[in-house]
Amino acid sequence: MQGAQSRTALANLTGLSHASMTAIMSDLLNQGIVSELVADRPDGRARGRPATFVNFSRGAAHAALFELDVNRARVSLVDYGGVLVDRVEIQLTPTIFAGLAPCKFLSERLDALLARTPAATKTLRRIAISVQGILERDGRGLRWSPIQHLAGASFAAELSEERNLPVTLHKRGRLLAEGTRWLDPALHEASVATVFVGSTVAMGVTFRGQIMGRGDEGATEFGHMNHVPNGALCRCGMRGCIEAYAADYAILRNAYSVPETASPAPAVPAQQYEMLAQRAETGDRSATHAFHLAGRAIGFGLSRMLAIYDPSHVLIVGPGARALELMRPEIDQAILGSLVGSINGSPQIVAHRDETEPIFKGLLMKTLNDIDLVDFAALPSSERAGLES
Amino acid sequence: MQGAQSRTALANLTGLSHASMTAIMSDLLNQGIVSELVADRPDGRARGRPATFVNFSRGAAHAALFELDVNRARVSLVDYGGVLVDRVEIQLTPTIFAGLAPCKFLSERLDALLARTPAATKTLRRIAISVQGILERDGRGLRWSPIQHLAGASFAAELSEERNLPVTLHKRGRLLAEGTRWLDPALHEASVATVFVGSTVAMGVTFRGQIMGRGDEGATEFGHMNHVPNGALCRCGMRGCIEAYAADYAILRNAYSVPETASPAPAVPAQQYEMLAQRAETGDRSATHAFHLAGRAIGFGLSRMLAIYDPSHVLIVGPGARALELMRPEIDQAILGSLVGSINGSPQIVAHRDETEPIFKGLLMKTLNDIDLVDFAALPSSERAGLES
DNA sequence: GCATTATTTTCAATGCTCGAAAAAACAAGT
DNA sequence: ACTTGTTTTTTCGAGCATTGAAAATAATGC
Repeated sequence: MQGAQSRTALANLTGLSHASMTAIMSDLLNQGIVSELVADRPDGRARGRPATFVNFSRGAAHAALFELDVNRARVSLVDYGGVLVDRVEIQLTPTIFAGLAPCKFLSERLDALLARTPAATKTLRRIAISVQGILERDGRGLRWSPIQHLAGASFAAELSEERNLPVTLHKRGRLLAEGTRWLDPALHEASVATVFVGSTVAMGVTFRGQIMGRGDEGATEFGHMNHVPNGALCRCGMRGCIEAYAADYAILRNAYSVPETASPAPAVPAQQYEMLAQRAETGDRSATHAFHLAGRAIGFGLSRMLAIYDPSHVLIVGPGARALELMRPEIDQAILGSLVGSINGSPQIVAHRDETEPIFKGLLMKTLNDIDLVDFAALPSSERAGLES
Repeated sequence: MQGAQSRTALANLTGLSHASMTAIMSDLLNQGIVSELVADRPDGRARGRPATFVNFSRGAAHAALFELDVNRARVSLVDYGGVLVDRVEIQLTPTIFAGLAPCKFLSERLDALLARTPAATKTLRRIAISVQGILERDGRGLRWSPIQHLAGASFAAELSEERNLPVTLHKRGRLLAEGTRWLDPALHEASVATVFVGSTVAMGVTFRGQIMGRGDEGATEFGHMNHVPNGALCRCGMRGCIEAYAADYAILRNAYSVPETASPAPAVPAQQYEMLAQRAETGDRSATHAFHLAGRAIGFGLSRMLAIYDPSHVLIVGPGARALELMRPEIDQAILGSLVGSINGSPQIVAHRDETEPIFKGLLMKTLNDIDLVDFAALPSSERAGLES
């Protein structure tokens, strides 16, 4: 659901009767979870009783959303209506968490935000953090992360203790899947594999609108699926991962014919990646070759995934989406060389430039949903039927 | 649920109250779907009112279950209680369906069974067929199959027309997953990857008790996941599939140093496979090597699957289960060489010798469930709550 | 002011589920 | 034979979400 809707529209949307909708909404109104507003009707129809829209009460709750990336952090304050209230963006250096406890870093940013919007302090209900890496089985800690000095520290638990608020950790790949689900209505109930290609390679998958993936994490380790046994050295320390051929550092390495066993660069500037893509587009042999190797790794990875899971859509997001056309021939070739690819054909693979939007949207929707299901869970279940979908 | 249960036991099992159970059961009794029988109490407790067990009425329906394999066909007549009434087994030659329409073959076997149990003719409600290969998206046809001359023929539709009964096609890998779920109570709600290794390589997966896999099929194409680009020739015509290294014909090919681009043998006798395993166990170098190559292929396949899906159990079934120990070192090595393997460790991989049992059990349970959900679906939904789990 | 139109609410009925109490069916002790 | 204890099963009244149909509401168009 997005934005304000009339009760009638909600009834059609959820399949419930008008009678039920009235009952549910009057409950939610009493609880202050939703509020009414007069509808302005932009459409021609002006006859009949005007609809009164209901929407989530923006002030009912707030959430702080952290997006931690290899070279960037972003903190957003959002309200229960899903509206972005305030946002701060910080460049990160690879060594930042060596000298600064992650919990402290997060706490200070949060204070800065709350200082600018004091009203949100009382209604702040949740803190959610997007991270890259492998989460603990219980989702409370981080086992491994490409963000240096971040894994191991139990910053989520510490922050939760300090603020006396629930703090949740989310794998970025999962949010990618959650976000694309919400951003494009056509994908909301589809089976989608969303592949991030950039500083890392990650994938989130949905099956008929449900987030899937390794266990509870709800994401895959696609970037660290083996591509070539004993192959190129990956940032994770293993060899032959897809990421070690398709991430920005791998393309850099291959474009300059650095041995593939050389240590990966800790971070690759965006303009350098862009320059390599341009060189490849203008025919530079070694740059082209690097992108071909990347396409081949992604293609075989997708082909292997297709043996297990059959998405209706494949989305490539992130900086690598810009270079999809450079990689596409190799991707297609790898997929068509497999049984399922040859029989069912290659799935539609489309690029979607901006990756920050789906990650933020995913984090937002997941967190609002958590507020509904966990924090407001005292209500009987039926009253939540209208909130979903 | 298995077999007869008292109402009290069912109430505990389903979480419903005794009152609801009485209401539901009296409905089902009236409809003739379940029947009562006096309980013999083998346990010590002899006090109190004796329980009257309820069970599915065996005579309420019958189903014919076909299991089609590369070299064998099996037809079973089962009743609504899940009891095997009659069974016929037929050896198949690779050319049988070249001269005989599959529909005719199935029809004649079914007539033979019904002639011996005429009472089942009236109550026969469903025909279900287990096949190997790739189904059409709608599940009504077969796009490709290792069983020669079977794909393409719309025998399921023809048989359905002829008998005026629903005929369903099931991918064998899916039934494998369904069957293991039912055979071991510990696996019923677990996340399991069941891998068949034998004349082909196939895999069915469950996630928390739900059958998963490529779309509706509910099975994977694990055997045709690429292992080595441009590698050994597979029966499917592609190159480098896992099956082309780990199926019986591949082991035969590698053990005798036949070039891996040589055409796969159409069928490998069981005793020849057994002999190769014995030779490997007694130290024969080329036989050992062949099983090592197979283990490596399966290991990398599992490692790649683990990047996407995270089962709590991995079961190896079929003839290849007998040779698991020959392959295990290579499997473990491949898994531990990946990021998830190194962090989470290798999942428990266990062998389960007999594969016919899970396939039959899966076909049986799926078909009985279809009878409940489709054929008996006129009943209000709540009456079916007790039948599940 | 009155007909028309669309949204929202009211109201009585339905259907599923439950807890508590009662009934049923048997074993064991007296 | 009768009572007591135990366990299963049924009955009964109540609760609750949901529904369809009808009524109420709030606008526009004439």
